Order: sequence, then structure tokens, then C-alpha cells
Amino acid sequence: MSTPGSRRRRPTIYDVARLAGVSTATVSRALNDTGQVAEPKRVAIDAAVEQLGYRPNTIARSLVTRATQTIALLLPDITNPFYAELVTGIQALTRERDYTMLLCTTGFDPDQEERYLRLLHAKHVDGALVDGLVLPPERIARFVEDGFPIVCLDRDVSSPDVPLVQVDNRMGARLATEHLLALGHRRIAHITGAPARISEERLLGYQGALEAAGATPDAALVARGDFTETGGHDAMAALLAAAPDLTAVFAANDLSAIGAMNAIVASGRSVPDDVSMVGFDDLRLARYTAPPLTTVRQPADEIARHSTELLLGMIAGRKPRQRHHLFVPELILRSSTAPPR
Amino acid sequence: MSTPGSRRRRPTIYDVARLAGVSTATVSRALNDTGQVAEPKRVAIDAAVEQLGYRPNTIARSLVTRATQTIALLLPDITNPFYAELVTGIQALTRERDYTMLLCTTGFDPDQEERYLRLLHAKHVDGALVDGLVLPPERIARFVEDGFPIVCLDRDVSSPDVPLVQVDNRMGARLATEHLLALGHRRIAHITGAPARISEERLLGYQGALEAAGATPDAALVARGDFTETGGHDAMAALLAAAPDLTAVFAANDLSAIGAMNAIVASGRSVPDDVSMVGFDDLRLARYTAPPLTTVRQPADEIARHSTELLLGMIAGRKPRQRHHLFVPELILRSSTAPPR
DNA sequence: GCGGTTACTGAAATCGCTTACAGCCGCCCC
DNA sequence: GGGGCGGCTGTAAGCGATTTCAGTAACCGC
Repeated sequence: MSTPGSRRRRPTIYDVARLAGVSTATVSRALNDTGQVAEPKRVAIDAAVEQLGYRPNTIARSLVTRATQTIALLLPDITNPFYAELVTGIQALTRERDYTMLLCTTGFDPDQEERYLRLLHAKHVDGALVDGLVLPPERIARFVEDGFPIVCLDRDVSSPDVPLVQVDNRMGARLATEHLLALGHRRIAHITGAPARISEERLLGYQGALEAAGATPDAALVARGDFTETGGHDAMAALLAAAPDLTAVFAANDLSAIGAMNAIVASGRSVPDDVSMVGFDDLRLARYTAPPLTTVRQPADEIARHSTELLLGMIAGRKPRQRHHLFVPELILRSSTAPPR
Repeated sequence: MSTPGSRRRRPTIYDVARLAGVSTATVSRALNDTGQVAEPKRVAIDAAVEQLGYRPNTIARSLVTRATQTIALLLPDITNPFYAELVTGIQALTRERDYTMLLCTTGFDPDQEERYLRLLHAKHVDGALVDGLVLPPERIARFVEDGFPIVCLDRDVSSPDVPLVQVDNRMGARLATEHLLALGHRRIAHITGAPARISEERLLGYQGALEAAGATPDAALVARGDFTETGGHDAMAALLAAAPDLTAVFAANDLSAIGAMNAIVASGRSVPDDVSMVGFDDLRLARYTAPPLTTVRQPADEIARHSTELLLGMIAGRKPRQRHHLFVPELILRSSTAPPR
């Protein structure tokens, strides 16, 4: 059926039409199940398709339908397993719905973000799911006004046409901090994430919990991380130098927590005997660290499905009925936290 | 410039041509820098583009050029940070070259693989990078014969037109096992990966090293994993039950090693005092586990760049000069290995 | 002044589909 | 017998770019 080497012209809908003895319009109708076509012709068409090995050229189709059956996903860093889990969920749903997913990693860089958005628009991608954007809202609005559906994760752009879905980051941070407080800790440090809205929210949650408990905030107890193991490690080393009396730390995500635990052990201390650690995300990995990590769970799968569903709905022309979709975080207790000595 | 709310028709090249007072041919030539166009017209065209906010429709362009400036990446599981690092490298290069990347995760499922390949072909993606394929070679050959460039990672399809790039998996496994042997271990277990060529290679390297050292192979010392922490954990638990006298284990990848270490600790043993562990991949994470993981490094970034470069070359019509591209693995010593007690 | 380049331009065909529109046929119902 | 309708079909006009081809004007060397 295929002639190796000789790169034949791919069969087009005209070839199918000719072979089946009908017009291209009929072939198109038969293949897409739009409009009626008599049974015998349908059979002839199927046979012709089979014989020629015909596959519709989706490019040509997209040119006329103005839809590409493709959505894009913009996220900061695929190397972070949390995002990878998100991708897995999104991909599962897009696959079900016969959509394809374009992945773009932006590294918290607004220029990258804008470049990609522009590109996606030019490529006529049907819509985008964007996570942790740092681009100013007004620059995003431009795309939305042009009729490009966007749903945001982890960052509100406060445009009525851009839904936001995320966990309640502030509540999650509060949960984590309150847990440490309840264990009796008073000198609780925080390792932040990369500069982005999500990091601010978690910092705010941490500070809120401390204030509510009447603990005195101490600038020496918060260090800048960047959501990676290395960032967490370095931040922890700095913290240990600046505030050696700390007894617990809440890291902005699990990866940072892992890096931080490594720094703690390297300093001769132990987790949780000398210092307790709580992370954020509940990566699959968190179960297997030594010690297993107490953390705040985000329902990655639900977030993925919900946001994708929302986007596909918008593409289909449905208006989302609410703009904010907040998932509730859950504290997962494992062995990296204990009362202070 | 933009009229919020009113979803205007997007300007086309005709609008630009009219506004600039030239033909569409000239606009096209000016924009793509193909053919000469007089300076004043060029200026007028640029002005018109600016004024209208014109962006070429890449779909229409692709229809005539038969190129989409898009490549696809098929891989088993994005949740594995090794693949994520690969993606990062590939994305960096494709971005430089003005290509976009479509991500497809296949979960070692041949049906998924074929479905995706078919889809990509229909979408006229320019080529694909496929990692760890399990689909039989002859089914892949069909796509290649149709003129669809493919480069394989971690799995040889032994077609003259499909280059293979990977680390020398067998050598890596040998390195790991020899290291344990050299430390004095004799009861060395192995946790395999998911059923795929790459797992076989690593198993073969492990067995080869044992044989060369005159150690007697023992079926009770190898357990099936699946490249995940959970798989590694479960395999280790089985191993500990079946062969409690083992003193070292070589896991097929870092994630399995992490899961396995967790199981070891859970059984009341310690790493590396009671059992030594070596992984494979050298994830960024491996530096931060407790204890830091001795592992075999694969140069993800080089593999990513090289394979992408190769694919883009093939798309541009260049024949790769060699079919096999083997990278050499490197043993990275950290603290998860020690002589047996 | 003339032939031959060279620089530049536009009309129109084309890529491979979808779809509006019009037409045809057969049937049913008055 | 005629009007109306529903089922099915084909013709042809797009979709928005690129590219071939033919042609004009300016310029150069002799």
C-alpha cells in the first residue's frame, strides 16, 4: 500500500471524491457527519478512504473552520513535579476531548510570556491555560479582547472575562503555620517562592497565622527561595546563620522543603527533632522523603480537570458562571514535624 | 487601537496591502524578507502592519508552505523529572529556532503512541522526537516512509532513516554495579524499570557486571519496578522479604531509588550502613535526598540539544551522518553507598 | 541609441478543506 | 395534477497566506 522511498503526494479529499464517484462536499459531509449522505455513497467513501490511506489535512480544515483543536498551556517550570502532575491531568482531559496541547515554559519571565501569547494567537490556538503569569493584567487583556479565551491558574488578572482557578493559597499557608504553632513552635521561619503572586499569598498566610497567634514577626525568619530544591537549600542555610534558634520552617513548596531539609541535616541538626519542616503541594515524592514530609495538599488533578473543562467550555462559547474557583487545601501530616524539644 | 468588546475581523494581508497601496505579493515579500522590495514601500508596509496590528495567520501560511514550525515530543511520563529536564532542553532549542513544541505523554502504551503519531501526521507537524517507544518498529516505519522525520531516544527501531540518541544504558548500569562490587558487596539487588527497551539494557548491564565479577546471579535479587517512587518502594519491600541478606541495590532510575530508600528505612535498616543504593539519571533532586544519592549521570541537556538539532536538520532536508549517537554516562559518588558492614 | 541586466511589482493560481446555495428527485396530500 | 417538502447532491466561493510568471522601469556598457 505504501511505496517506500517514493514520497508520493498525500491523497486529498479530491482523490477520495473521484475514487468514490461523488463530490468533495459529500465526502466532507460523510467524514464529519454533518448533513445527510445516502448509505451506498457512505460505503463507497469509506472504501476509498481506506484504499488511499486518506487522512484529512487539519491545516486546511482549520483555515476554514477557524479552530485548531489545540490549546496551549503556559507554566513557569515543567521540572517542578507539581506542574508536571497538572500537565498530566490536563493532557488526560484534552485527549478525551480530541484536543492537542501545546506546552510553553516561561520561567516567570514576562517577556517569554508575552512572546508565547503572541505566538499562540498567530497560530490560532483555540485558547490557553496560563499558570503563575507575572505579565501585567492589561497586557493580557489585549489578547482576551481579541477573542482569545484564557483561564488563569494561581494569579488573578481581575478581568471579568478571565476566570481564575487555584487552591486557596493563603488558607494553605495558614494551615501549615497553625500546625507548627499548635505543636508549640514559636520561632517559625518561612522560605518564600519565586517572585510571583502565589508566593505572596503563601507569605501572607504565614504572617497572618503568626499575627493571629500573637507571635512577633521577625524579618530574620523569612528567606527568599525560588521553588526549587537548590533555592530551598540556600535559603535554609541563610536562615540557619541568621536565626540559629529557629525550631520550625514552612517552605513555600515541597521542592524547597526538600532542599531545606538537606541543609538542616548538613548543619548537623535533624528533622524533626531539631527543626520541623512543612511543605506545600503534596507531591507524590513527599511520601518518600526522609523523613516523609508534612505538607499542604493541592488537588492537582481536580484543578487540572476543572480549569481545562472551563477553557473548553469558553472555546465552545459558554460563559463561565463564576469567575473564581477556589479549591480547599488540606494539611497532610507525616513525620517531618514534631513538638520542639 | 483595539476596540474592546467588538470582536473585529482580524486584519489580513489584503488589508495591509490596501492600506499600504501595494499588492499582497509585495507585503508577503517584505514581511518574510524574500525577494526585494523598495525602501519606501517597505516603510509603508511596516506602518500599515503597525496601524492595523496585523499578525500573519500561520495556518494559512502552513497550508501553502507545508510546514508548521512545530515539532512533537512523545514521552512516557512527564512526571518523571528526568523527562522534564529533557523537555526543558528541547524547548530551549526549539524556541531559539522559532519552533513550537507539542507535548504528548504516552505512558508506555503502544496504542497511545500510534494514536498520537497518526494525529501528528494529520496535523502536519514537521517532525517528532520520541522517547522510549514501545510500538513495534514496522508501525513506525510507515510514518517515516510517508516522509515524517522521527528521531528516537532510548529505543532503537533499526530503520536506516531513524537516528537513535541515548546514553549508553548498559555501560551506565555496569558502572553502577561495578562500583558496588568494588566496595565489596556481593548480594546486589536490582530494581527494574517499566517494560521497555531501556529497562532491559540496564538489567543487562547489571547482569553483565555481576557475571564478569564471577558473582552468581540470583533471580530473587531482581524485582520489577516501573520508574516511579511507588514502584521502587514496593519492589524494595518485596526484595527485602525475598532476600533479607542483600547489602546493596542498583535501581533503574533515581525515582525508584528514592522509593526504595524509603522502604529500607521503613524496614528498620539504614542507608548506606545496612544497604547501599545507587540510582540512575542524576536528577537535580539526587543531590538533596537523605542521604544524597550515588547515581549514574545522563547528560539530559546534551541529549536534548543533540536530538533536537538532529531532528531540525532532518526537517531541513539534511541526512544525519551517523545513525547512532551514544552519550557516555558518568558515575556520581555521593553518600548512599558504602562498604558492607 | 540599443540590447541586456537588474530591481521591483502585481495578477492570479494554489494549498486542501468546508459550506452556502441551488437544484433535483420522489413522495405525500389535497 | 400540482404544490410543498424532505432527502440528498454538486458547484463554486471562500479561508489567508505564498509564489510563479510576466512585465515595467531604470540603468549600464558600448
